Amino acid sequence: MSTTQRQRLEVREETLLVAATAVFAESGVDGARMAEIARRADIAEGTIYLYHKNKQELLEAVVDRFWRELTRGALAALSPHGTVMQQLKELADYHLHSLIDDFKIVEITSRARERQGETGRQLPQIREYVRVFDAILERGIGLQQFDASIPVWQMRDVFYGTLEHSARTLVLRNQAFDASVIDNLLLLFERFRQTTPEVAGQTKTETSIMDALARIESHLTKKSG
Amino acid sequence: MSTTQRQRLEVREETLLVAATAVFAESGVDGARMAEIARRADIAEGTIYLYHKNKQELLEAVVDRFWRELTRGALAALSPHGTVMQQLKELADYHLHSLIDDFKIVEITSRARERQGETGRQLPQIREYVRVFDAILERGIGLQQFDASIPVWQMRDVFYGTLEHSARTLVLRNQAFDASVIDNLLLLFERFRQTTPEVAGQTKTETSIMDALARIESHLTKKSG
DNA sequence: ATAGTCACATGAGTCAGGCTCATTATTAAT
DNA sequence: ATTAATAATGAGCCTGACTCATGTGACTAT
Repeated sequence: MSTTQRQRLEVREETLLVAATAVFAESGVDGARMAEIARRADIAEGTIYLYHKNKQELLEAVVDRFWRELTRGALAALSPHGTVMQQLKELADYHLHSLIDDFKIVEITSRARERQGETGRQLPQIREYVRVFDAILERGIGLQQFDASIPVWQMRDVFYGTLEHSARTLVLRNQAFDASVIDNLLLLFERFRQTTPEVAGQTKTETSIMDALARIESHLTKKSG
Repeated sequence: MSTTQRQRLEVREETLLVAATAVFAESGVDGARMAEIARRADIAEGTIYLYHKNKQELLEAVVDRFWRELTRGALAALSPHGTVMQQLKELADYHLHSLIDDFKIVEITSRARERQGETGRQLPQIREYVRVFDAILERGIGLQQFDASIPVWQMRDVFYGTLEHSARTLVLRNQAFDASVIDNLLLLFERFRQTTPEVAGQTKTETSIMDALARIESHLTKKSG
């Protein structure tokens, strides 16, 4: 049966990606040996090249697969009927956990972007993953809970940028997941929320006072310095 | 004169780093040929290995030099007597501009961290660079303008994480510097400002005003004393 | 069954490029 | 000027990604 044959190939391809993922994670991209990957996938070295043009494209396939799984996991982690802020928290939790758990592969992701000549391509599956955040936030904007004047991409960069850096910090310090990172990040996102008119008016006044005082202080500091 | 000899070596080393920087930026780490770097630095290929143990350590030296220059530039960009928020804005401006202008080298930075076996080392000069932010923020905390209960490293990760992601977004879209990124980032940092709960009937705002006035008074006292 | 066809698999061999080291050149010291 | 020490050179070595001539098993037609 031709289905059997195709299935066998798909299994082989999957086995190859699993082996490659392990070796890349253990030894890094440069340290990974094609011979070792082949050995673990129980195929000949030359066979790899029937599935992937070269080491770089094998790496890209590995990374792509990783983010595809992550998208699946993220969607599963969201409570379908939760509020926008609730879903943001769930996504942040899931993302930070994943970054820490699979730190090695996340680090390797940037290597998959590199390609002789081209500046900064982006992998399709990462685009897909990022859309999870976009969807939540766009819902928030639609519900007029979030400020529509701030571009979504800027909020997205705050979200993912902060979590990525925090994950690196935590891993380098050998620390585990830290819930306060999420709390503080969500605190920030309150800033992006719509503010009610009366509160906004009040805040404006307070801000003016503070600004005036800051200016005075600045003048005095310059003089004395 | 022995000084002459040493100086000649230092010039050679500098020339080598300049050549290596150019080639790495043009061709990427993997695309860069040691032979090409040697040719541009006008030395023999083997000579490189008198200065740097291997390609990886040459890369590290290149990246280290880059961030050392950046630290110098950042310090120069700050107005010495500016307010904390003013200095944060100046640093953010400078940082985002640098990330965009030297995107290639910034991207290569992650490659300098990689080293067979070791997970995530950090380069000394990047630590140094990051301290510029820390110093500003610690001053803010000392002046009780920033919430001391939020760890500095978390605010730092928000700051650098957001700017790094924003820079990538802008570069990938072929867009130039975008001031609104900075504005929104600073807006977020307002959230980190002193927000201690009401003390003995005072509102947060009143407390902040009293603090600011106290600082002004302090400045004036120093002047007259 | 058997032969024929074709897709898939193999691994010894090729080659690029990072790196070494025996040799040569330059500088410093006496 | 001589010698010792230090610096520079580049032909060749060696590792490891990738190729390709050859092999093998699966499916089809007769």
